[in-house]
Amino acid sequence: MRDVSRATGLSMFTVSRALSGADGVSEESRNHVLKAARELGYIPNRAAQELRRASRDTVAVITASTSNSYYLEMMAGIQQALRPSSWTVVVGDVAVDGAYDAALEDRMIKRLIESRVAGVISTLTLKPENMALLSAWDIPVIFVDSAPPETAEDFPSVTTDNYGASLIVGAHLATHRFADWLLLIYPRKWSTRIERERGLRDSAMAHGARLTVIETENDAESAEATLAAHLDRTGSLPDVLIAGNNPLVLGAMKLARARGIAIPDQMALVGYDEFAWSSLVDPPLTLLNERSEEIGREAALILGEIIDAQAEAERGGGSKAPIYLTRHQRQVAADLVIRRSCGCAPARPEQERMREDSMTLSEPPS
Amino acid sequence: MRDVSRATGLSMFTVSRALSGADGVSEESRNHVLKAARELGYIPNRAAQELRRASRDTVAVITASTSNSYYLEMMAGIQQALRPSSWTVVVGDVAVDGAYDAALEDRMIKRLIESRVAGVISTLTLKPENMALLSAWDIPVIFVDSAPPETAEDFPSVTTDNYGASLIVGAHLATHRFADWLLLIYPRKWSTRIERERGLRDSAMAHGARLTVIETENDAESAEATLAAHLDRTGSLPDVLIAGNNPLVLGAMKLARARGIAIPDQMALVGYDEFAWSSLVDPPLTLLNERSEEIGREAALILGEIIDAQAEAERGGGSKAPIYLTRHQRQVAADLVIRRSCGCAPARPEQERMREDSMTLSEPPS
DNA sequence: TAACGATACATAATCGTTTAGGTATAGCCG
DNA sequence: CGGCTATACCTAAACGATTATGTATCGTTA
Repeated sequence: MRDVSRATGLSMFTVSRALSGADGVSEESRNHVLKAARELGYIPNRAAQELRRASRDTVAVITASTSNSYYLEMMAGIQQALRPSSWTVVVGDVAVDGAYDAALEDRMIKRLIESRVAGVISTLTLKPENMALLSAWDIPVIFVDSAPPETAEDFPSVTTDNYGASLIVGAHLATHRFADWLLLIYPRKWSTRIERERGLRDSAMAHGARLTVIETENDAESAEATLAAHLDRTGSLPDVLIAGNNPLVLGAMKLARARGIAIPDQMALVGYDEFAWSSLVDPPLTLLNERSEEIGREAALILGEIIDAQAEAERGGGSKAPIYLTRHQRQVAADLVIRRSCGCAPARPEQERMREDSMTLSEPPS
Repeated sequence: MRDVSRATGLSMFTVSRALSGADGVSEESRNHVLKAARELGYIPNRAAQELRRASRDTVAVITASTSNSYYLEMMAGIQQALRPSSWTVVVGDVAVDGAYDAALEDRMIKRLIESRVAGVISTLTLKPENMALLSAWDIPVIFVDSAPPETAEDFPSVTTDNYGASLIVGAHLATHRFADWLLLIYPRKWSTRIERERGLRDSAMAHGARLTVIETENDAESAEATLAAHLDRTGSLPDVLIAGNNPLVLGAMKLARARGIAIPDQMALVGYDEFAWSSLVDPPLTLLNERSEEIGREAALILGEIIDAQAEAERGGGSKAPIYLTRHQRQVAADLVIRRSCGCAPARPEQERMREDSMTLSEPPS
């Protein structure tokens, strides 16, 4: 910037004002400055800007499952909501080789505080000590598709109503008169596990079915291996396998293919998380569809609101701590997309029709 | 930091040294400082650090196709190579709603220069003016799975040998005695297009087949629509459809499903880019597999090398411009994974076997 | 025409670190 | 004991922007 200042013969003050578009600068000088800046190829140094201004204009997304396709949709929703307001989004992946890594979470949180991010969107329940750190630095956090940790239950979150969703899944299984359900599910670290499992459990109870739950690491290879071991142990197939998310469905399908298990004839399959290829797989998959993009968008909007309120309060001399309201906790509707893998025959040959027939679980709270 | 300094009664100098692990500080003071820092919850301000040090420790990945699954693998490769050396990786997506956006590319490049990133890994050919900008700021760039722009042909790159790969695809098509080939491909903006098309063209010529090329935007919806329009126009099916990448295969499959076109009986299908579900789709897909993870890893290593050499040269008082060597341009082998969609029957029932049978196109240069 | 306010610009402090250059102390050697 | 070196530490100047405060000029108005 000094170069621009020298080139124009104007002070740094004037240059800064001219470039940032603030007033207190004549049109003439501004044009002069802009021209010189362009010719010199001047681009401001962000580190210096950030250091001086208190203004933080970066929000971070923490995730451990970039391989899970719902993540891409969610990011799209977040970007969509944030792009217009010139926020910068950074993604922090706390998985190494596909598996969540606690040490990496710690590193990532430190890193984000170092960067003095304006806010955090987390796709997984963070460790209590990291929540404490973020709170100490007055950095607002919102959870998407995951619950706040127990030590911070009033934190904002946007989730699917996973309990209700599982009830719907269960109700559909009941129409098929399946008696023996097997739930293949990821660890509690991903908090949707709790509600998904509880809903199925209650549902199985209500419909007089038997539910078995087996836990696997959150990736396709582990899922395949875990399921294989389980089937070997029991020596029989359940009526229906419910796979807790996308990678787990993949693992289950691979095993079925490898062992020649016919789906849905020998064992039905229901999964969670819609994805691009789901209708082209053999057989087309019946899935509970989380509206990931909507969840991402909602979360980004709420976070923006909280950050703005925080900035407002601080300007007014108040506390810097973010303020969380009950309306910052939302649940988003989910649809059951019925295809072939549950044993249903398609009503009509085309795929598109079927989505219209899908059931809407609940309306988002107004 | 001032707080830590006050708390310990030591100067900022000593605190800084103690925290960064540099020497010139006694063990006693260091422990004292570390303890105080921990108690006060001190976390350094990155903006200030970056401002003061010249050291840039962030590399950026520019992409326009996060929905393309090869991207995830590539990122995994990059992370793998960079994680140990404490680099920070940021991802810049220059697509809005799935489609490349030129204005966004400009914004992104500005943004990266503002942040004074140490280097750039780009998955697409950048605009010449943006290349000029990056060069002016002495920021090294490496292209992955895409060519440097014509104005900067000596820039480093790691790509698949797409020409040779297409020859292999063509040779396989010839074994099926297909005479009428249709290539569905994305715009030239993604530079792999050129070589993939050229290879198929030469191959068709050599085998006496007829190649038709139709261009579509780089997403599944456009692909489906473009292909539909083409088929309506010609009123007949080609012997084989070659879809230029993953989203295009998806679009093609959807259209085939919607119109009841039997694959491979009525029309064979060959795609590019392996992905998790490819063997479970109906029919299992014959694909040219780019080794995306390897490409990402190679690129990250080369970029690291260039940045280190650059830092070295600068310390030695030399020029700050990055130095590109011929060995910084590499090509990585690709495999043709043969499944059912091309018309082949599987040699054995299992899937895993088949990958072992896949053909290796070429060895990476030593 | 003196007083006042608005405008356009300048000076210099500031953000939170790192680091060049300096000083005080102690140990060692001849 | 004087001189030399090494160690541990300090002071203060950067880094590159923003911005609080100050000042000169000019037009307006009582």
